[in-house]
Amino acid sequence: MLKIGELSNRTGLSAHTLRYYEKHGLISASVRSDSGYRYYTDADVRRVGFVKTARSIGFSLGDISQLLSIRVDKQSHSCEDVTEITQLKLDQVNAKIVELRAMQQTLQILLDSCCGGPENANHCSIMEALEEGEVRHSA
Amino acid sequence: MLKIGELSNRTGLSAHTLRYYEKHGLISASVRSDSGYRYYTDADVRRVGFVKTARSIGFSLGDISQLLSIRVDKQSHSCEDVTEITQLKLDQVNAKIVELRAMQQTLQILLDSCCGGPENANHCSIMEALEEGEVRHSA
DNA sequence: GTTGACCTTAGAGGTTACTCTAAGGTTTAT
DNA sequence: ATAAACCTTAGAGTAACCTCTAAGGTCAAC
Repeated sequence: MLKIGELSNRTGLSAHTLRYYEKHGLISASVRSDSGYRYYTDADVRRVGFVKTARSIGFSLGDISQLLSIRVDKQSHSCEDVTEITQLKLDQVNAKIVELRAMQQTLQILLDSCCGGPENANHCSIMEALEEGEVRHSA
Repeated sequence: MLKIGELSNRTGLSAHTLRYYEKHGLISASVRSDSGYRYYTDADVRRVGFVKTARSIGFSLGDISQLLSIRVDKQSHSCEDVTEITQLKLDQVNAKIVELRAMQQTLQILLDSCCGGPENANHCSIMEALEEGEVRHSA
């Protein structure tokens, strides 16, 4: 059994973060000493690993809550439940990428239009574009 | 001269947001009535337009603060100053896209690996992948 | 038996960009 | 003169995810 600091070293998550996750119902220590110290079992460590992996993929803490409730009772859940969460996240990621690509294109157009030199900005084409609202969002 | 509600109608920004921008030094009404009402001049309206355009491209309020200080004194700033801000933003956007594409790929791999059917999740390959930490981040 | 590392809690702070509320004053039209 | 619509402020709340602090208790080693 590991104390929070040991678990922190092993997982790379700070003790603060581990307590934060506990407060938000993601993970908790199965055992508490009389003095209140958290002691984590192997199962706890695996659960933290699960959270960490899911987090690294980009799942939010809310998503992970859902995944964890599936995890503790796989019998009662289907693959469909799992893919639904995953698909939703993928859709969000795709939507964000589309949005960012629009920004990327606009910024690139602006950069291409400007000399970028030491001339004063009186006739800077970027400033003019912002002024005129003449900005293309080719998403 | 426009009252805040009129400016709000004209720009689509809420009166709340306009006051918020004022509090953060982006825009303000050139005139205040004795009773404290904000009155916006044409120049104010143009400034709001500038902010709105910059915002729509994806510049943060902090970025826009910088752009605005260039705007009020173009003589003292160069095109280089403007492109620097723009390039930095583009770099951030690109970095974010790389990150999101890694998520996208991982999520797609997970989805491809799972049947997504009504079977119970005992042997769900997504759950197993999260469990094992076997997640590839091919950014 | 004390130093020092480690642990506890509640709660505040930070980021970004709003969004809303409460409590009250002002303007405009009828 | 009074109702409706509009304005004011400070400050709290939201979302997401931590990060840190203060004030104090505990544990292991020497």
